[in-house]
Amino acid sequence: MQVSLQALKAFEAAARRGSFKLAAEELSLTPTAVSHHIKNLENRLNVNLFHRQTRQIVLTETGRVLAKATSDGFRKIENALLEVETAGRMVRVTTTSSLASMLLIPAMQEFSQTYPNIPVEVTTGEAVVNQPYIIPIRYGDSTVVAPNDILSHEQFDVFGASGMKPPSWSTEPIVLFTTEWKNSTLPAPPLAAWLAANGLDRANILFKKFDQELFCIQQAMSENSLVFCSTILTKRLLNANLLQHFGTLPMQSDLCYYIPDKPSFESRNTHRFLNWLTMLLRG
Amino acid sequence: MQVSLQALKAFEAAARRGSFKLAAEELSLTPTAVSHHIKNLENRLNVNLFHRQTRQIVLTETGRVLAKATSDGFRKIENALLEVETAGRMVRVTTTSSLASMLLIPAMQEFSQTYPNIPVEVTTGEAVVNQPYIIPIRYGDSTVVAPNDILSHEQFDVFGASGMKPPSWSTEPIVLFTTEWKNSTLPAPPLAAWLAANGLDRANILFKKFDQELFCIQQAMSENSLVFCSTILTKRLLNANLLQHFGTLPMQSDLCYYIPDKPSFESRNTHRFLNWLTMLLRG
DNA sequence: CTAATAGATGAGTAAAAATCATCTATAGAG
DNA sequence: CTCTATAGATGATTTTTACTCATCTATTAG
Repeated sequence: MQVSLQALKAFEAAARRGSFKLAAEELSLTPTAVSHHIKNLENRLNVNLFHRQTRQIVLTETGRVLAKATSDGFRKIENALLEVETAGRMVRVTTTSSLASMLLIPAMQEFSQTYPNIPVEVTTGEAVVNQPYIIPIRYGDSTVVAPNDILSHEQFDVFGASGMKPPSWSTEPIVLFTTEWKNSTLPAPPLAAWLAANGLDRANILFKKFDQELFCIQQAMSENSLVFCSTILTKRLLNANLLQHFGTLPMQSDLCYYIPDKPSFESRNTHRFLNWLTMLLRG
Repeated sequence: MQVSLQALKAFEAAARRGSFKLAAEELSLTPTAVSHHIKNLENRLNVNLFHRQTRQIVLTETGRVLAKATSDGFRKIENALLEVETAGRMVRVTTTSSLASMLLIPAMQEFSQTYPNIPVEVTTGEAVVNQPYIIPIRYGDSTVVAPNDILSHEQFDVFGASGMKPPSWSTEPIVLFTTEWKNSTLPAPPLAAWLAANGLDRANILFKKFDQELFCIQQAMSENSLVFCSTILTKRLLNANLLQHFGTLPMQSDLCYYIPDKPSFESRNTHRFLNWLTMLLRG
């Protein structure tokens, strides 16, 4: 079919607006351009698409048929373009409340300084999961997740509220906050391995549990006690001297942050974000 | 959206064919042009649409979304274009078997000589009625039909087989074929009015009836007798000396040929055909 | 009767799309 | 393991298309 798509676009607008002038405005063209386009179209198709009345145009039957199809067709294409364009422009990410509040949201201003033109939307909670183009950063079992999907493997260690004196692991009873996931398929934090690696006994440790690391950390800070949690979450609090580390050995875990079907996120801004995020989690 | 429709067309073809080369062939372009288009598109949308592997391209997730929408959208538009284009190129007409066989089909070669590039399809019978873009030439009541839809008002008269001697209306019994429509809403041929206008008496006329004028004419010719029918149908037979006229006065009827919603047929070839047809019926 | 408006038309210009020549990477043939 | 053929990428150039400007027409509103 040797008809120009631009001409069809002009026709579609003119049909919809009922005026070459308005169509021209909509398309940022002169009415002359629209007039030419529609004349070409009519000559190519050998059919009149509009009845020309003075200062107004009225679709012919045939014009109406074509207008319906072009309107529907272009709308379909434009909706997809809008979707893809939004996906290409914005980065939308959802993750656990712990990662979001302890690391991602606080670090976002650094990302925005590097890429001021990439809008990022961070959400937590289940509601947004599986919406298209939203990047889910999940916390999971690295032995189960596809290697390409993994952002970082997590280490665990013990941290204490700032100002508390180093714990005497053997002499007095110690309170330690640890996490017990609601989701039982998730590997447990490597507490036993960490104790063994640091030559410690669980005998005089009082364990207190929450189902989110975030709460453990917050509680330890407010009760001036200790927390066993993944090292990445404490990074900023350590830097800010709101938490301290007592020289214990960190323990590698089976837990990791990952993005399901990570290679399927194709937007360039998403790539930039994920590169930055990987550095953030690993570095 | 500042993306070129041509680029989308190229993308659509490339996505569908899975190759820039094949897309280029399909669009009568060079692969270079397709490559440029898709690069532009990807840059504008800020998203990769294809994974480039050696000598082959694979749609990304996002590419797949866009490919679906563009394919559907362009297909919709192209189907309508094809329909409109066919309607603009061909003239398709359906009418009564009498008009078709006695006048329209025999006259078609004259039309085709004048307009050798306009293909015309003439059909009769109910099957094709109301298909889109088929022009129905109907025979109906001129007092009911919209004036703009009327092609010609019909006169009726008596004609005889060639070679028969002029009838002696009063002395001997005469056989006259007349039409009695199956469709009772149609005005009857103005037989009584014609008899009155010609000062004749129906007493010694033997009326034989068919439901189509075509059969009346054929029967009169084969039985060497008379037929009372619309004048337009006999025009060609008179010219060919296969029928003769005995100087009787024609009688105007309420019957007319018309096209329902005639102004809605907008194709230029249809206009040419209808102008010609109107001359044919009236002249 | 005049001014203003929507559109039509033809000529000239600007912008886009297409090509050409040249490269790259690699799969398959020998 | 080289050599050739192939799909695509890239940059410069040309061709084609789309757009605008100036001018015109036919009406309608004032």
